[in-house]
Amino acid sequence: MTVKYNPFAIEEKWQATWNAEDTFRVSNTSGKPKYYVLEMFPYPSGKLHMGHVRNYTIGDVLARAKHAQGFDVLHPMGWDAFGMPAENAAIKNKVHPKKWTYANIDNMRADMQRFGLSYDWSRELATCHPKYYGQEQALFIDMYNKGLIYEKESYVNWDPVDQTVLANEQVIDGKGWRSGAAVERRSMKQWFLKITDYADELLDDLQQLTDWPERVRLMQENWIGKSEGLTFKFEVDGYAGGFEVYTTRPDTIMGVTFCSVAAEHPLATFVAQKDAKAAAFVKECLSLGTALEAIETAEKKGYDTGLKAIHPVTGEKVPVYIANYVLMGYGTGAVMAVPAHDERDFLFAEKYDLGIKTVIKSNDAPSEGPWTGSGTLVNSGPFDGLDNAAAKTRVIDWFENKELGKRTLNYRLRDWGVSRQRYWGTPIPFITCPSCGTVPVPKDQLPVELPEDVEITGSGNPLDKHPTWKHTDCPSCGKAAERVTDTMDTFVDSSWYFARYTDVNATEPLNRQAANRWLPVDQYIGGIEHAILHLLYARFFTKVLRDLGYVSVDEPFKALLTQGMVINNSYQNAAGDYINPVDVDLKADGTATHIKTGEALKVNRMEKMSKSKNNGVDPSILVGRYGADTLRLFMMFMAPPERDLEWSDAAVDGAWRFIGRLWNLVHRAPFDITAVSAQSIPMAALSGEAKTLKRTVHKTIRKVTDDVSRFQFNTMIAAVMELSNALGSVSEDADDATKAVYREGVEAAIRLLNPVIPHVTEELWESLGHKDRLWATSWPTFDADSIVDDEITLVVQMNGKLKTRLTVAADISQKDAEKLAVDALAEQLAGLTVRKCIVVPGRLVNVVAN
RNA sequence: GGGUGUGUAAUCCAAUCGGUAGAGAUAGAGGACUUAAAAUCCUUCCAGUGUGGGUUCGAGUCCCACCACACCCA
Repeated sequence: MTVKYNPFAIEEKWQATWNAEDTFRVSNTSGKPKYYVLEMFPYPSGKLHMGHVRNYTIGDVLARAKHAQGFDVLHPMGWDAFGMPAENAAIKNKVHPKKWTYANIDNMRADMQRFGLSYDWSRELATCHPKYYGQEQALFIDMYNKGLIYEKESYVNWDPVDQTVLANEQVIDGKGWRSGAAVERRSMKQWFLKITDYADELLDDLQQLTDWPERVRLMQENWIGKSEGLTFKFEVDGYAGGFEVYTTRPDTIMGVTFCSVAAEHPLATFVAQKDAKAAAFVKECLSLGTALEAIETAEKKGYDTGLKAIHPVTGEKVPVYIANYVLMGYGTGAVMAVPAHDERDFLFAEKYDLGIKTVIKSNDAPSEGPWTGSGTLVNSGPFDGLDNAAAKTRVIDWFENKELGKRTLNYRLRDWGVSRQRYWGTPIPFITCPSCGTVPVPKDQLPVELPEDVEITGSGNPLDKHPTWKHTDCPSCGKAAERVTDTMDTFVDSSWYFARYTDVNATEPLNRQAANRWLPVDQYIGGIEHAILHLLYARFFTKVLRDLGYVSVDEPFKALLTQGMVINNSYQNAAGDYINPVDVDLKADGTATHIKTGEALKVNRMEKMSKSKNNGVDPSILVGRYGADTLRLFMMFMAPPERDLEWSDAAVDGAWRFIGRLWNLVHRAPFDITAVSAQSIPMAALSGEAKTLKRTVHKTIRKVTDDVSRFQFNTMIAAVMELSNALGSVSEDADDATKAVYREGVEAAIRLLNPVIPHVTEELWESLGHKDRLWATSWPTFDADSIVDDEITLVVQMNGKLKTRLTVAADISQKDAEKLAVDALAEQLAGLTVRKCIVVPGRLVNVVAN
């Protein structure tokens, strides 16, 4: 038997078999315990990249291992298929978003299938399919009926040339990405989801998520940003009604030297009506767009309105500015400014030469600049001498007693604006009627389907421009009415897909029975970049689904694994062009040349594989060269899942070589392995080489089982490599017992690695003469008898320093161990007094002497 | 500026409860096989754990400070 390892034939054979035998289909009814493994579904960009492969391989190893361990495993895959790239492709290449998207899905599905991923493809879903988004619309109406959805005027980036709303990432340097026209902030009616109703629960339930990375929970906590503060009013001379402010630093109230309002604030509008300069400044602020990043990095600017606000405690009059850094959407759109104790206020005050009044004194405070730390109140009239933490409460109490203000819980989290003025998304299922107002589309008329005959030009809203689509009749009065032409944020689509997998054909949003059988997801796996928005929205939707009676769980994802990035060097030629790693010859000394031209290349540091750096390695090229198993093994072996993975061609070769060695353990065994009995021989009947080998086999099973449960796939593979090295030293003249243990060991290695390299292990299993499928066999177990050592190495230390090692019986008593150690150190202990001996059973003796 | 994480051999990584610093791999060196090379196999080399303190019989592991890098927030 000297068949050569040919991954391509083997992988094709088993993928076809799994397909034909419908191996990975899982039913919704079974007596076995359930386990739901989910990898974040991809946007169908058309090509699988290395990051995807890593993500899906981690999930697949887990899914296959859990299946072997006796679980009914739900392991689905689908497509986050709505979104801008399809429309951009339509503009650029005149291809319909639907056609483009489905072609991409077909490509990527084929790519995935070449990796042998154990998905139940009967549960595949695409968010752009009416079967999916129709149910999303039904859910949307449910939420509306529960009072969780409302319409509100809100600001958007408006491109005046293309007459279209732009996403923040489409605004480049304040200009539209396509037209180049200066973008304006414009108010429009938008749809919002009341996620803030769930802010407290979203915050509190983070406590339950003990199997989530701490940093993700922290990020969510900060994002929700719950704070306690004070809301109060400034009266203004010559402006009726004054304005409200919210502050988290009521302790600095006496340090207020001016106030600032947002450009959209009514006070700003009021001033701008009579003051042309103010109007111009407001316009300038609005031209910043809505991107937070742009607002925060822009130079802080203000305009003195000439109005004076009256300090509620001192009665002092302070100037009121319109400022570009105050946001209408946060708090009340107006802030009190305390330059002595706030970074931004300080810069602003310096620029416009405004007063700075220190009210908190600390020994640590620097002599220059604002002090934002803790300290004692000074110059604060009735509050002087208080510690600033205590002062917060006292100031709030003071305001409440005088009925001048109130204690307010504030959240950084805002309601979720879901309106998008574009084509390729889920249509918001509402109708606007001149007499009835906004009315939901009756559920029996769902889905509200996207029209196919649209022209995507990048100008205007395609649904709004469509000649007939929006014209319909009002479901309540029957008169002519118009459909809402907004579509939903694609984050809505990905906020409940994990629940839909449990029954993709349900005629309601969810099949309650199926959803409750499978949810929550036991292990969710994806990139850290979704740590905030996607995961928060999915948690929000789960709570809403619960309150609508669809599911009974509070949280969607029991455990979360955030995998690291796949990183690689990038290479540049003298002209500065990035050269793809496939065209680079990287030498052992770290220098690189272009394979075709021989030109020397600059080697840049390791960073995330990306289009812009052209440092991505195309997985399909690698599969074509080595097969899927090698690539899977490499990815699992090179780094633990949560760490970044450095690409290395040499290490891919190493993975290939190991599979070759494993192959040879069967096909070039020192004797005919198929002639050896597969019967396991008890430890007591073994001696010498066979006994030692059997111990290694069973210790490996124990270690691998433990490593898999900890997601330590790299050390799990190392353990099997160690076993394989041990098996490799068995010679052809071994006795029968050793031969039998050899076979036992080879089978263990194959079975333990099956989740990682499923094709080749299934093939080897068959080569060994097994008629069943390795997929259908259960996970190997170790027997306790077989891992007991006869002898151990006892480390002897003197005063904590290693002196010698002794080989002793494994069951040596503490007393005997101590005695042996002291005897072994006799020479060195001469003239010293032994103070004490510390014995760690089975490991070491430390003799303390002086 | 704040928070989180990482830092161990030439390189990627192990060391699970504070107890022998090395499991595994890559690269290098030497050898076997070969006319030769590739492939394969065997042997071998390589660190006191970012820096400085502390706790302890004993610290890669715990504590404090600092440095570098990464990510998140501002």
